[in-house]
This record gives sequence, C-alpha cells and structure tokens, in this order.
Amino acid sequence: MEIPLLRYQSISLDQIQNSYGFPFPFASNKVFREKSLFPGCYFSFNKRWKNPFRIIKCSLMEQGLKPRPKPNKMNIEELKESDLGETQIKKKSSVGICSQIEKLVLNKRYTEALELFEILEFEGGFDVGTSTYDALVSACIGLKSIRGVKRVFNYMLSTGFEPDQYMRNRVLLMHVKCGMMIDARNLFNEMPERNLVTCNMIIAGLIDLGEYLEAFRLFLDMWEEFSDCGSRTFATMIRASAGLGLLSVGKQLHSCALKMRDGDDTFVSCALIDMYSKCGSIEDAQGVFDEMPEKNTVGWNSIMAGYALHGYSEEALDLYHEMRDSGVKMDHFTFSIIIRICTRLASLEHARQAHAGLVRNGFGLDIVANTALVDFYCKWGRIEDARHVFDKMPCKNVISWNALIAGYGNHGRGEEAIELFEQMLLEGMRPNHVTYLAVLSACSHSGLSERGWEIFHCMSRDHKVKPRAMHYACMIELLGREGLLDEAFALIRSVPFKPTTNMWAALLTACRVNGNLELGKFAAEKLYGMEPEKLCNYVVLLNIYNSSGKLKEAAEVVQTLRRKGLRMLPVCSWIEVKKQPHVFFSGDKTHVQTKEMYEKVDSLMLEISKHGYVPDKGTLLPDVDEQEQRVMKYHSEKLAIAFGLINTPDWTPLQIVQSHRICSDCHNAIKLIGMITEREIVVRDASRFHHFKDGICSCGDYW
DNA sequence: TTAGGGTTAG
Repeated sequence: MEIPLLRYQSISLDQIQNSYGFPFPFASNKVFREKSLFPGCYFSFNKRWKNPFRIIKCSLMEQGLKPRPKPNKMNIEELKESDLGETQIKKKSSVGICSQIEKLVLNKRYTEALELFEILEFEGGFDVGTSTYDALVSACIGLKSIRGVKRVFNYMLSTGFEPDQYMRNRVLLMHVKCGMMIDARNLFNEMPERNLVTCNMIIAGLIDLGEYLEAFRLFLDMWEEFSDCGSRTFATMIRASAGLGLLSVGKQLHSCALKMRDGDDTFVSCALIDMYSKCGSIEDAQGVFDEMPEKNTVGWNSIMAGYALHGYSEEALDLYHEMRDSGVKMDHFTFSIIIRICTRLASLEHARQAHAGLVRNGFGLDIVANTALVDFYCKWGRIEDARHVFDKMPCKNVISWNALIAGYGNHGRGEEAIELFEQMLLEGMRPNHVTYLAVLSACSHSGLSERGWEIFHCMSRDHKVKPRAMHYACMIELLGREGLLDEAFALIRSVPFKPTTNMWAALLTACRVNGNLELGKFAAEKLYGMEPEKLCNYVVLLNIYNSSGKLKEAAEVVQTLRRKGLRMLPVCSWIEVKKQPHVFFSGDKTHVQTKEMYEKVDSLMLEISKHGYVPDKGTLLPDVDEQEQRVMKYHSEKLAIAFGLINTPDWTPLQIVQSHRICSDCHNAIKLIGMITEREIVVRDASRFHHFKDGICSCGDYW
C-alpha cells in the first residue's frame, strides 16, 4: 500500500485518508493547504522534513497501523440510517463512559479506566473529547502501559480526532513516559508545531535512556529556535551533565540558571546537588543545599545520596536524623537511600527502623526500597529474611532477582542460586550481565565448575549477553579453584580484548593458592605493568614467595615496595554494639576495654590452637614485619570480635566491617572462633562478605 | 490556560 505513495509527490491528504481509511495524525487540511511546499501534500510543509515520503512510511508502518477497509465513522452513519433512536442512546452512554473514565483517573484507578475504555473501542466511532483523552493519557503514564498507549493512539487516529498543541504534547508525553522513544521521536519529527514543553519532554526522554549527547544536541537546537528556556529545562539539562559526569558543563548551566532565576528554583537546586555530588564535588553540593531557602524532601534525599556516594555514610546517617527532626516528609526515595547506607554501615538496627518506616509510611510495596532491603539482608547473612521480603514483593525486576541470586551465591548456596536463576527464566524475566555475574560467581564459590561452564556458554547464545571482563575473571577464578591453572591461562589468552587487571589478579590469586610460582610471577609482572602503584598486587606475590620459602625474592619485593614508597594504610575494623560503632586498628590499645579484649583474644587463640589452628606466617602483610607474632595475633578484626563477644548476648551474630581485605590467617582463625563460641560472625571486607557459621565460611574458602 | 523538571535498588 505504501509503495505507490512514495512515487507521487502531489498526493493529497484526502487521497491518503482514502487509501488508509482514517485521517492522518495531527494533520489539518487548513494547515496543510496554507503551508505545504508541495501543493497537495500535507507531509512536506515542515521545513525539517528532508524526505517527506519516508515520513509517510515511517509514521504508518512504525506505529503498526494497518489500513481499515471500513472506517468506524461509517458504522455510525449506517446506524443512524437504520436505527436513529439506538444511536442516540449509544451516544448518550458514550458521554457517560467518558466522564466515568475521567473520574476513575482522578482517583488514580488507571486499570479500571482503561478497561472501561475498551467499551468505546469495541463499539467504535464515538467522538472522544480532549478531557477524556487527557485522562486516558494519564492512565497510560500511571501504568506505564505500552499496550494502553497503542490502544489510545490508534483510537485517536481511527476516529479522526484532531488534537491541538496541548493534546499533541500529551500524546508525545505518553510515548516518552512509557519508554516508546522510537515512536516518540517519530511523532516529534512529524509535529507541525513544537513549543518549549514539547522539547523539554523529548529531551527528558532521551536523558532517561542515557542518550545525554543527543539530549544536548536537541537542547542547543531548541536554544537556537526559541532563544529561551525556563528553569525546567535547566533542571533537565543539569541531570544530563550529571549523567555525563561533566562538572564544567554543569557549572555553566548553574550560572545560566542563576542569571535567569525565575522564582521557584527548588528543582534546579535539587538537580545541582545531585550533579555536583555525581561529578565529585560534594562541597559544592553542600553549598547548594545550604542555600536552599526551603529544603524539601528531594533536596534532603539528594544530599544524603551524595554523602553516601562519597563514602561518608555516617555523615549521611546524621543528615537523615536532621531531616527527621526538621519534620520534612520522607518518601520511598528516602528509605531506599537509608537502607543502602545501612548496608554499608552494617547497621542492622537502623535498617530495621527503615524497614518499619517504609511499611508504616505506605511504601511497603516500593520495588526499589524492597530491592535495597533484599540486598541488605543478603549481605548481612540473613538470607531467609531477604527471601521473605523478595517473596512478598508484588512485582520484581531484574535488579531484584540479581540481588537475591547474588545473596545466595555469596553465602555459598550455589545450587539454590542456580535454582533461583532457572525460576527467573521460567517466569519470563530476561537476565542481564549482572545476573550472569551473580550466577557464575555462585558457581565459583560453590565449586560448581561444570554448571559454570554451561552457563558461561549459554549467556551469549541464549540471551545475547556478551561476556565482559568480569565474567571472564569469574571463570578464571572458577578454574583456579579447581587447580586448572593452564586452562585459566588459556582462557585469558583467548579473550577477544586486552585482558584486564581483574583477570590477571584472578590468575595471580589462583597461583598463590595452588603454589604456582612461575605463572604467578608472570601474572604479577603483567599487573605491575598495568597498575604500578597498586600495593595489593605486590602483596600477593610477596605472599607466594613467603609461603614457598623464597625469602630472597620476598625481600626483593619488600625492597621494591620501599623504593616506591608504597605502604599499607592502617587497617581498621569496626562493630556496632547498642547503636554505637567501636573502631579498632591493628594492635590498638586506645579502647577503654583494652584489657578485657586482649585477655579474650589470648584465651580464644589458646582455645583454637587446641582445634588445630597454626598461625599462617606465609601471608603476612608488608607492614607487619617487626613484631609479626604480636600483631598477627591482634589484628583489628580479631579485636572487634573479642569486643563483640564480651559485650553482646550469646545469640547475636557479630557483624564486623573491615576496611581492607581480610587476611587468610584471620579468615582461618575466625572460622574456628565461630565454631568454638557457636556464634555467627559476618565480616564485610574490601572484596566480599564472609559469613562464618558452624566452622565454615560462605565465600567457599579463603581467596 | 492546561502540559514539561529534581532524588532511590543489583
């Protein structure tokens, strides 16, 4: 049908309408006749359209429209001729339906509104007014229903509705908000007139998709066309500069917004707080926040998220208390941010309060906050609680599934992680690269190498997820755990890109565990070339030499470290008891309960030595060479555990956070401490969570 | 006239 149209320039609107059986979208004969460059052709009047005939094809085919042999209006005419009375009744009832739809939407009962709309669609042909379409658009946006958008839009076309600028914008918004950006772009391109609102909407849609550069391009076009824009546009564009991480661009927008201050700048301020923190300048973010005359919920949320992003979790929690005291209302964003901060701080008490607050304030069903809770409970060893939250979620997305799968995997429950992954596929959820990372790492932790290989092979074949460096690193770790170093090395050499540091680091760790000096040295040298200033690479090689008795080589590594001036930052661990964090450094003697703690450590060490514990001198850190015995015995995490054992009831799990990677000696010691004290111990270190229970650790084994 | 903007989870 569309081919003949492409060949003739002078086709008229009437001809097109006759061919397709319905009026063309957003066309009016008046506009067309006055502005058309090609007489008789509506499509060519807009100067932006380089190829009007391509647009004809796009607009019809891409919207999935098919010619209708019998326009609906004909049905009404036929009805009129045959039974005038009944038509009148129907018309009356359609007015009733329309007002009912509008009322339902006002009450946010979107699903019911769209169900009622089905009656109009079924009967066909009734004229629906702008106010009803407005309501239907809101319903589609509220439900993010692509099907709804298609239904409403097709009905509009089939009834010959001619929208004004307001309605055209609403229709565009409906497509943008439901993520139908290809259709939205087509509509935008075909619009006979655009205003600031039109442009703001399409730009915001592009930013939602992460198309920041395209958003900037359109912004500049818009600037040229209108020579004007309001604070709304600035708020949106500041978000784009945050997405690109361009501080200088963000600052330019900030100064433009200041120059044209137009009253309510709260939105701009909030966007600026977010932009400054995401671009690395928390001081500027704080400055904007301080200047806000009235700090609203979003402002508080943004600054809290900013502090959390910069690793100032405690400060973020203080801000949360300030926010609570200031009486500003909290929303689901607030709770999501707080739960994530609690995950970092290992604060079970605060997380529980946030969980309760979430439910109490009516956000108990929020997908983001619940996913944050699943992640929290998983990371703190409460898999059953995580599962409970997950099962109660009314809808789940790929992030929710990933959080729980990773939770099972990180706690050594690889089989269950795989089962969950399979259930996810059965429920029609499409896995992404994070899902595969979680499943592969679960296989690796639980030693399920065969299953790991199967999954690794099917990720690109079945779900078109191309393995990334982290997936390869995971497979190298998996092979390394099996002692298959040659295969691991072969995999590194086979990757279709330059091997990354993660991959060499996984091979190096595998070499340390399997005592392969030669390959370990090779991997370490690769790493030195790529990360000459990263201390931990030298430490692993140092430990390989130490544990294989190569003292001369070990001394050389220490010399290199000294020459480079590399030194380990003081390691610290902390534990929260009665809402108070207690921080310990290696050999720390500043705490008021030092005496009791040291006595406890001594007695624990004596006790575990009866169960076969032998200090592992082969994995010392480079800054503990002089008083190695003493310091090894009093590593910060051991002090934190002793403190916890003295000060908490028997049934409480000990939750320790460590700023560095836990050393293998402490890992081994904690396994035994957990066993003899019958206490659950969860240690979160710089690389992963270790959940010690009944003498085993969830990380599979120490790596 | 109405409409369009900012913050959250793996």
